[in-house]
Amino acid sequence: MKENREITIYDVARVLNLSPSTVSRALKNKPHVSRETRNRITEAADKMGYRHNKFASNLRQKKTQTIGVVVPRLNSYFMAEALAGIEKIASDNGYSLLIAQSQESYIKEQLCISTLFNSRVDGFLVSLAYDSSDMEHFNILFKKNIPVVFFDRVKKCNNCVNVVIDNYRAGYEITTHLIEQGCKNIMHLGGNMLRNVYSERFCGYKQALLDKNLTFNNNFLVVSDMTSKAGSDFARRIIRMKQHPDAVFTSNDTTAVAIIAELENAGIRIPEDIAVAGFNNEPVGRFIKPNLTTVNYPAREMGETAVSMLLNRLTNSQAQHADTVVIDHKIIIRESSVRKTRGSQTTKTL
Amino acid sequence: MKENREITIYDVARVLNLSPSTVSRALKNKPHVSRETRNRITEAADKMGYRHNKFASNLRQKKTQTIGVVVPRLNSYFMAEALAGIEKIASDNGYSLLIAQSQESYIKEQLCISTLFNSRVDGFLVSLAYDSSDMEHFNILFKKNIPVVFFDRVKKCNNCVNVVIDNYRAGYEITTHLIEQGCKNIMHLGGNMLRNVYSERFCGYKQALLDKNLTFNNNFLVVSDMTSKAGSDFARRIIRMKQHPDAVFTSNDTTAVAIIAELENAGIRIPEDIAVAGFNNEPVGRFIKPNLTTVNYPAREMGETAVSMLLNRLTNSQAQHADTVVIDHKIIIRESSVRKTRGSQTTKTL
DNA sequence: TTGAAAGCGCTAACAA
DNA sequence: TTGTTAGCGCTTTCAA
Repeated sequence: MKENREITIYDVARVLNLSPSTVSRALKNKPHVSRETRNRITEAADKMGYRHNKFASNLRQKKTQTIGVVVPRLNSYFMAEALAGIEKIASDNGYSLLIAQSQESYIKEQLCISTLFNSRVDGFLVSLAYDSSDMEHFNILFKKNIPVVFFDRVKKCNNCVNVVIDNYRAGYEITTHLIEQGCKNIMHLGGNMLRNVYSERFCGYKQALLDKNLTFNNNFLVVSDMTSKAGSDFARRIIRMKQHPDAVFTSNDTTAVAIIAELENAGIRIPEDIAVAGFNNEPVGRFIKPNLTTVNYPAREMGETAVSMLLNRLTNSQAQHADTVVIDHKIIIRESSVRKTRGSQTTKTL
Repeated sequence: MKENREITIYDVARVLNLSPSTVSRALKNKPHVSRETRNRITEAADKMGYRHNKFASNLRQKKTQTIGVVVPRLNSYFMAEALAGIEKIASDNGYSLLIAQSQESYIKEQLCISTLFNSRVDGFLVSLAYDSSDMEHFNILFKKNIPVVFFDRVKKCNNCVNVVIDNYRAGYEITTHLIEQGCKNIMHLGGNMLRNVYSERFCGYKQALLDKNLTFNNNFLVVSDMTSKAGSDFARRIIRMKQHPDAVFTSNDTTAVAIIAELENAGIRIPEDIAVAGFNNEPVGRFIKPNLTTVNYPAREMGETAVSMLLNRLTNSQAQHADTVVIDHKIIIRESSVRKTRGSQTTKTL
């Protein structure tokens, strides 16, 4: 079957003895077209199988009504939720989404940015890759004044908006909670400290220790890639320790769940021997035993906020814009961190 | 800050005293440009901040190097995995992804299709909405000979490819497993029977019962929207029953997990009182207690296969194409369905 | 190897 | 209210 030639507004115009401009106006619901002509046009267009050509239109208008989204990975609970929110709001506002994943790689991230840049997306929504060290690949965007909103994994930079939660406070609060449960040797599993989410959670954790007059020991911090495997490895490392910690705060739930499974496997009781707290509030935390103490990370809301900020900037470029939006978080205390016998357990030798 | 005018190949050409065509050829790595000119051009383009204009190019070539993806929801484990696979392969092959979600609604699905159609995507990857009843909205695509590959939630139609697992067999096998564990009254929680995934799993389940000379009772089937809440509701319904079933086979893990939680909450033991089997092999199933028996649903692989089929068709439109690709599934037997005392338990009154 | 020129389909400024 | 016209930036055919 041959692809038949596409119908254009010229074809419609010719059939109706009108000019292309009138047809364009009618089809775009612009004013200055009589009701009758408009009806004739839409009807004929329909009948003839006309379809709008977005490229020609984009080319002409130098706008694409498209947002470029660059994220480290598509397959995480957080990102799936955030994207769902982003897509909803974008499409409600007549925007399409071009989505690319950097696969946690700086190099790939540069590539994604440049591809979407060439695709002339109107604006960018970005969560940084695991190891993105500098921001130079964004300069082409800044130079052309293309708005960029970062969310989740952000970095401050000129004239772009960050959407985050207060990771520092969240880390501080959840660590304080562990301390209040009587824990004194609290280890932390984190990710690359280049990333705000990991470094701030860590700083909050550390400060909480200091504020309660607990010493922070460098051995308490383990940096990993925060995969399920990293969680298991971390747990095995604990199991091998002569003196194991009495609590663990880890920067995501994926690792938290793996840690719990591995520790219990080794006969360590949670939370009696080791209390565990995660981060993100993924659904799995509600279903495992013991239920996981964690921090609610409003994924969908962050996505929605980020895209709203972007749209606002796109449609209303004069307006004053906040440079950082902080969304509320919430500590969710469940079984995995609540000591039945308060304050009685401390360090213990396996 | 004003947006400065974009640099075009004309600008580059003027500066170098060349013609736009030569510049175009050089930038696109086409033949018939001397090495020296090519170098001069790429260098100048770089220096001048030239960026390729995809629209102009698309307009001219009538190709977009873009794939349209229409899925019911972005925020599910399955879809996140599938999309990750799709994006990877697409971008490796120089294709971009325009992604839209139908939000499980037929109406919205029609809208998505038509928007992406106007965006002139080269081909479509589609998983159908929960309640999509007919396929008429795809006719515009078929008419223009735009290739469509369905995955997961599919429907047979002319000249388009389906990527699935053998849902019937999977349902059959897992039900047989439950029967072999001594279960005789097996209830099924399913989704809209318009969707292949739900109807086929159900049919497999039913046939397994019949083949083992167990009667299928209409009350055994409950149709729901397969959310976590639907799982809880279903469990509560069981709890209220005079004579509760001795097993449950449900068509996804989200509901399975909710069912287990709710049943255990009511003092029902899993699997001793009621065995539970889910579908999809989501990570949560490995971490809950008891571990969840389920069917491995190769999400990423399905996505990868679907996009590969599409790319193959896009680049090689003459070739013969399979109309259905069936990916291997696997029953994963875990604690939630394994009776310690084989065959001894049957129906039981609460 | 390079250039000239037409045209992809649409929109917007201006004219009628 | 409708029409004329130019041009968005690129690619490609044909000619040099």
